[in-house]
Amino acid sequence: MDKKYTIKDIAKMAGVSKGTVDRVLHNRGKVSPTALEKINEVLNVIDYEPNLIARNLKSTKVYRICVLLPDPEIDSYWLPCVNGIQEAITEFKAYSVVIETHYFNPESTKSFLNTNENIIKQSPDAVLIAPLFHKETLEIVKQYDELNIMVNTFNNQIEGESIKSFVGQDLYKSGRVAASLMNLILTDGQIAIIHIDESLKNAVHMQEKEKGFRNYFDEKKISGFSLTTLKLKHPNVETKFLAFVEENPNLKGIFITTSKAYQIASILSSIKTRKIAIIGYDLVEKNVNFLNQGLVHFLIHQNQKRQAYLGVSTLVEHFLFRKDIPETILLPIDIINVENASFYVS
Amino acid sequence: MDKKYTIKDIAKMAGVSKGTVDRVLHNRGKVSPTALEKINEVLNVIDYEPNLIARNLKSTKVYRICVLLPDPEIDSYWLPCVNGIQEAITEFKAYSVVIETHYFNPESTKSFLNTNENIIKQSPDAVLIAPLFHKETLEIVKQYDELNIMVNTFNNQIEGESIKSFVGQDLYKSGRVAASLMNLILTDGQIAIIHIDESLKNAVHMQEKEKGFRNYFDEKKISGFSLTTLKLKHPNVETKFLAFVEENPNLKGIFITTSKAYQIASILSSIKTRKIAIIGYDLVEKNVNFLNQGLVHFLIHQNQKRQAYLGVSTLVEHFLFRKDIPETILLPIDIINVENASFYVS
DNA sequence: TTATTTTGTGTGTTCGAGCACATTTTTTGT
DNA sequence: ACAAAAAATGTGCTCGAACACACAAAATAA
Repeated sequence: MDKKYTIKDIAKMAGVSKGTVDRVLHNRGKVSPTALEKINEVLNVIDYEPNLIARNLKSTKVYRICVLLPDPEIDSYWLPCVNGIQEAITEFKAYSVVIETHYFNPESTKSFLNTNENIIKQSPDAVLIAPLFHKETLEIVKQYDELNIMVNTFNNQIEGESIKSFVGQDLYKSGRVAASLMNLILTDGQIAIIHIDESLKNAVHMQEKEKGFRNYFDEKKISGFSLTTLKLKHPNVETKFLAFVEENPNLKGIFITTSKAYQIASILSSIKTRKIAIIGYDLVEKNVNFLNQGLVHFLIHQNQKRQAYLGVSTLVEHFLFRKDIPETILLPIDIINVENASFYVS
Repeated sequence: MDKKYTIKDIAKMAGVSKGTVDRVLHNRGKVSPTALEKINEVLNVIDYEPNLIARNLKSTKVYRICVLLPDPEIDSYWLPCVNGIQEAITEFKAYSVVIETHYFNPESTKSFLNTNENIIKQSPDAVLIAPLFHKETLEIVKQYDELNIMVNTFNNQIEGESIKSFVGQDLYKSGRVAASLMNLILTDGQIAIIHIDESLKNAVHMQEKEKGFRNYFDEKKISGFSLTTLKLKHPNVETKFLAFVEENPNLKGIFITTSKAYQIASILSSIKTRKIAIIGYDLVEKNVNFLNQGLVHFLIHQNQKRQAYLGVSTLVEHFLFRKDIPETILLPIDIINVENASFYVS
């Protein structure tokens, strides 16, 4: 039978007191060889699993976890993360965990560093960081390491041996997925890879996607396509893009590496004469609207909500239930079109 | 501050004993209006959340949950479910829950009923059923209702007011998703909708998918396509299918409504002269192999593992944490091609 | 041999909710 | 007015792990 054994059971079986069993289990010394052997004998026979409930009941320690991400009011890309964090808060509200969210300005490394200082003042047990700035992240992680504060990262992967865990997506592969879909929609023609981002802070982010996208076409040796990269920045997006479309009459497809596909779709909707396929990222409302209108063909779902949720929950479960924190959690690259979109928006 | 209040705290604040507070919280009567008001006043001010850990520690009741599904040795479609159930067992092994799996022969209604009898003998607190047989399911659910045993269903949706909760996918919509992908691969020609199933027990299942698939083409008024339905049964699959391909030179695409796409792909791989697109269901190993070879274009992921996991975990969380059981959980219809498949196979 | 560490072992309390039971207060009946 | 019943309230124990502390049994020193 799958009876649950308690420390008391073990003590009785070994003919010692529960205190001695406890000392053996946590090897905090002061146990005679005789007692040790007797207890180990019992432990070898039965399958002891400590009751996590009782363990957590006793400990009065309140674990504090801080999440650091860009202010969703500045970049709405991060809005789903807030929901994911909220979900984790709700799930663990019954336990002695406090989860705090801190925002920084994604345009400012200074804001990033300042917010980190504030977090350190809270002396949390762990932090979950969206590491937008490479160099600054490595610096700050070193600080956390020295203070013995556990660090988890999400959204974009930062190289560095001090970074021990990450939740996110394989961006290179997501570029390849986009390419495979584009190759299905089109048979030939010019394809533009467009990076739209006011702050080019997540350049690596977008480059990885482009690499994957280009690599797919290179590897397959598919002829008939020509790929062009286009970088658009805030005030001139429309004028520059319209000029580009004008200059390239053979443009048949567009791959947008950020969540701003709706900007391009909106501009294109005014040019009824051209039929251009669009593939973008993220199920933000405006993107889904254009998906429903048929102007955007596919969206790749980055599932930020789940990223944030998993980032927090792995930390919480580490403290509460002593679970290991996985080195990398790669979320699937969800392919979204107008038919299945409704199941992903939450 | 976000201090966690205990019953004792409330008692002190309201000037009563913890017993009285307990009676108010669980409204088990015998409380004077005066005390009730005092306690409610306190409860309105503070935000009391009972400590689930302490609650579960006390209760010695062991909840028993039985899962009923077809024997995966007979139909390997169900293998991922076993993993999903195993995942739930691991997650909840620290709690006083026992999760038992029972198999039935999917070809035999008698086996289905017999296994249910066995489950009833175990007098579980809840069951999760894969309700393959419509009529028999309704009967058995009535029995469970009378015995006050909670019932949850997964995989295929059964109509009936006694069925209170379901975890699965919208099959009609998944047919539409398949159609939209087919419409992307092909521009015209004949498309076959193939049902392969030794036992035609899940006919409704497959019909829903076909309906969705056909509806997509009907609704869009796309000309140039002709749809044909083909039913193939075990010993004659190859001969009948080959004859069909022979007779229909314009056949360009095949939609297989079961997880047996690999059977068709395998037969087609011998006919090198014909280029026919295949869309099927489920990430079984053989299907993924043909996906990698480029013979299968898309697979729709039904995510049986997660279906089973969620089916069990909602029940467990209902008992342990008093969470509500959602009426229907519709999992997203994941679109899989060769580029993103690796992220979904577990 | 007796005093004094050192080492080993057992006992008892804590955590918070839940519930049985004891005790007090109020109400009802005569 | 007083007993008896009913209602209201408080007390105390339980669950299992963790750990402090008390105590006992050897080991060493004087």
